Amino acid sequence: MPERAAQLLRLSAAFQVARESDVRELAALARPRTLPRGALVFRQGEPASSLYVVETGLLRVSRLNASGRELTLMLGGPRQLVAGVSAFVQDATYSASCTALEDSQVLVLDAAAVRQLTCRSPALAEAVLTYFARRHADLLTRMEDLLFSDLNARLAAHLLDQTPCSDGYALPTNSELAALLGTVPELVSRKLGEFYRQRHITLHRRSVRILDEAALQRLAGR
Amino acid sequence: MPERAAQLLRLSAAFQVARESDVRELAALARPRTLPRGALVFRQGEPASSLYVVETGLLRVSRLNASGRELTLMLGGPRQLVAGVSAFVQDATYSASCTALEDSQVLVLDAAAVRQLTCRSPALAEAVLTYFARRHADLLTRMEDLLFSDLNARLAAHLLDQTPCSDGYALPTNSELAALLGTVPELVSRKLGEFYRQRHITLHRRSVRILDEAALQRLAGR
DNA sequence: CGGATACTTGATAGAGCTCAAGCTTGGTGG
DNA sequence: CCACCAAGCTTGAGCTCTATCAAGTATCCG
Repeated sequence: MPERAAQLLRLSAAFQVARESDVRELAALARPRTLPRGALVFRQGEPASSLYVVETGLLRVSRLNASGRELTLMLGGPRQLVAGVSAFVQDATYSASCTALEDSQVLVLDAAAVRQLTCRSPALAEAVLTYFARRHADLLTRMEDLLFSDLNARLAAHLLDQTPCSDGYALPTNSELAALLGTVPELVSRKLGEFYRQRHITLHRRSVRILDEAALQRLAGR
Repeated sequence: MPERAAQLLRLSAAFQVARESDVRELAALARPRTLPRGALVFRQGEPASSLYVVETGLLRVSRLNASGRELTLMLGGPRQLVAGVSAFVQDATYSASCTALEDSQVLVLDAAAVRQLTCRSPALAEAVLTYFARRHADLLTRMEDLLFSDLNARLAAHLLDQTPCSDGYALPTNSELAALLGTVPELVSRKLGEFYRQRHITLHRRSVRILDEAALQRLAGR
């Protein structure tokens, strides 16, 4: 079982280029945990004592704003590190909340121990620094997208990203989509309806198929 | 002169808790540079080969979006690290552009050398990781602010932040304010006018004084 | 079948953007 | 000292996009 943990860490987004000995030490810290769908993993404001590496399933990290709207910051699927950034500030609190969107298997690692280990190993430090820097750049892109492109563009981009080839893609609930796109469920419903009426997509029981990829690309501003 | 560089680095936001020997090594890498007001320091998309520590003056890091609007991501005053994040991704390009808002003195450090040094020294790595994590949290807060609070709130918050006591504060141009607040110059003008008419502030030749701090606090949602 | 949950849709309001015109201001050169 | 210019500021009008509220409808599950 520690071997399985090591294997996962070796492939994880944050630690992938670390030395083998570092991977083993990290694996020794890892505790597996099973999360049922809907489980609250941590809550914004709690002391950030652990970080998580997703093995299977899907976690959602989101921030709730004062007026009750939710913004999804990241979705963490297999191999993704969750709460990695918060865990690297001493005495930090989580800056967002996290719930399991599906039944998930995760590795839980103690934040302080990982921090120590990371600072001690040049290779590991480099991997984590690179990971942080990349996440930062991603966040900037996301921010710009949310601020400067309209909902048509964001939804179109999302659909294009989620639909690898022209297979159907099962939509999450409108609330979840809204949190991802930075809007409200009603608007998601309307926009999906418009796309359908304009023959850009087909919709059947929450499963989308793209009909006119070019049109979506245009809407997405690509 | 290297002593002055070391002194600055010792106090800088990113490296402040590093070991003295690390500081000396960083200082050895540092090259002073003078930037006239308005100078372009680097441009979004260029290979990120250097990072900057501000000694005196003020740098602005901003992103230009497709439709020509500008968003100021950070203002770097004395002791601030600029382009720190981009510099930590190998072969990265700058994710934003940087210009000097005032005549400035900066230290220029080679990104690759700093990266190497940082990964080698546990104390330095820890300092930088912590700095990155903090910046990440700040960025999240900023993002939420831009997404979820209205312009009144953002402008009120900005005025409160910029005016330490009830001294006057010299406004930058409306374009610069707009880039800071994520809007357009016309709206900055309108809102400032409204605040003035409602006796929240006085305005005299681009110098603001807060009259009704409580009202601004309320608008800012504090 | 009943109830909960989620989705859809209309009406309405409001914030923010754009365009365009006119106005200040500060600096420059005659 | 004044006229003039450029840059930046102000302001009105119109418009688009998004949010909100509310009512009605589908869907799922026990």
